[in-house]
Amino acid sequence: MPKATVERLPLYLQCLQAIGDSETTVSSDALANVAGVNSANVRKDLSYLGSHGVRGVGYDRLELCAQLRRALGLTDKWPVVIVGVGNLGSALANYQGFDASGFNVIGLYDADPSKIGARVDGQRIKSMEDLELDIKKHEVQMAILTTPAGAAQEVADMLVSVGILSILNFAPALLKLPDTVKCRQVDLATELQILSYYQASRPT
Amino acid sequence: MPKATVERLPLYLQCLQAIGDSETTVSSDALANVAGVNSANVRKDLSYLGSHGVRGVGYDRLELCAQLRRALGLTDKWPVVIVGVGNLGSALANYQGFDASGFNVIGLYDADPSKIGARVDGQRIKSMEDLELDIKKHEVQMAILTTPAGAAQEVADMLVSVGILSILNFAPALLKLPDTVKCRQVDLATELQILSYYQASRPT
DNA sequence: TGGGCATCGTGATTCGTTTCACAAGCGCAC
DNA sequence: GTGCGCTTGTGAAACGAATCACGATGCCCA
Repeated sequence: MPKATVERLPLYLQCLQAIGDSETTVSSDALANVAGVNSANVRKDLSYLGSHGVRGVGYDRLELCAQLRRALGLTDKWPVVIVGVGNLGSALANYQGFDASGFNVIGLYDADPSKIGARVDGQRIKSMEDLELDIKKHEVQMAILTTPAGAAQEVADMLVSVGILSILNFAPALLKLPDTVKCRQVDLATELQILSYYQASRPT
Repeated sequence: MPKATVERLPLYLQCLQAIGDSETTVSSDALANVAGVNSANVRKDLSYLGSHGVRGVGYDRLELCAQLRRALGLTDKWPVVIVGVGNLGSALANYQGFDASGFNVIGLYDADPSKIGARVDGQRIKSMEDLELDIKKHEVQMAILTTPAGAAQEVADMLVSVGILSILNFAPALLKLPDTVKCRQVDLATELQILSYYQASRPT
């Protein structure tokens, strides 16, 4: 499946949920409008799912949701860990959408001894030693990294060494990882700078 | 300038800062290695800056930084507002990198009266009325949206109506905006779901 | 039961981006 | 000075993705 398609599937899922119960069926055109893409593009994307829409009618909303979830590997909940419970880590820990999205935060971890034991959204912050043990015990494969930039590489190395295979990195640092590990980078400064470019190059 | 190039410029800037003072000059190859892209790609990207590297030597590190900043429109600091001071908004308000990246948070705003007046990272949380006034007064063009999903569209409409032209949206909601307004979406669930796809489709 | 309408699925085309490959240019050493 | 090694800048080729265009197909209603 093309990379570009994979990156749109979550969008479709979100759009379908936004459309809600009112419609039992959705056309590629309707979905395209909500998602802001071309309808042929939607159809091509969905065709990778082996999805069978009905000509003249569209796609069954619920079935399409199910197919998207299946394609994205969201049939079971993925256990994830959050490493680094600063402001951002706390914010993510409080995020209520994990469950609905197919994930389950099994623990929060921090290197700072003074934070350990504190509670965030009902979960007790645990130590880095616990992190290693928990990852192995629960066979966790996905981690969210919200440490300071300086600590990110070191923590990432440790995560990889105990079996983590996917990292969502919020630390403003470029991680050097083995290419068996998939990483996605979310960077506030980068996003703002991209906006800045378009802002600056507006025809005034 | 190609979209793909624009989205890499901040990355180069970050890499150059990571390389630090040790080197006065950088080759496209060195930069490519750190950034994780092809060196021909780096050269082509930089050629859009009208940059003049020196054959046999490379690019002057500081000059290249300056050129990148100029191209990205980071010569002056952009004033930005943060709207919605929940966990995520607070986290962003505490982010120390704004200054270095070329931005200046001029205010934090929330619709919840009980939050108004509280301080986050030294800034007083202000009301939505103040938000409108401040945007007009300081001619703010960029906003960071960290409200709950339900309020995002309404707030965005207001922002647009008072002159905001770029929105960085962290709310898990798809904004309907006039196409004069540039928006970038950052969505935790989406990112995790993309990772989930690759995780699920690994050859076990 | 048949005709018309709506919509899908997909080959062909276009577009944008990445990569390759190499000539041109600069600097250093001898 | 002259030659050699390194690195840029860029045309050409390869690749991947978006869009177009249309045949195929199912549904609804007369």
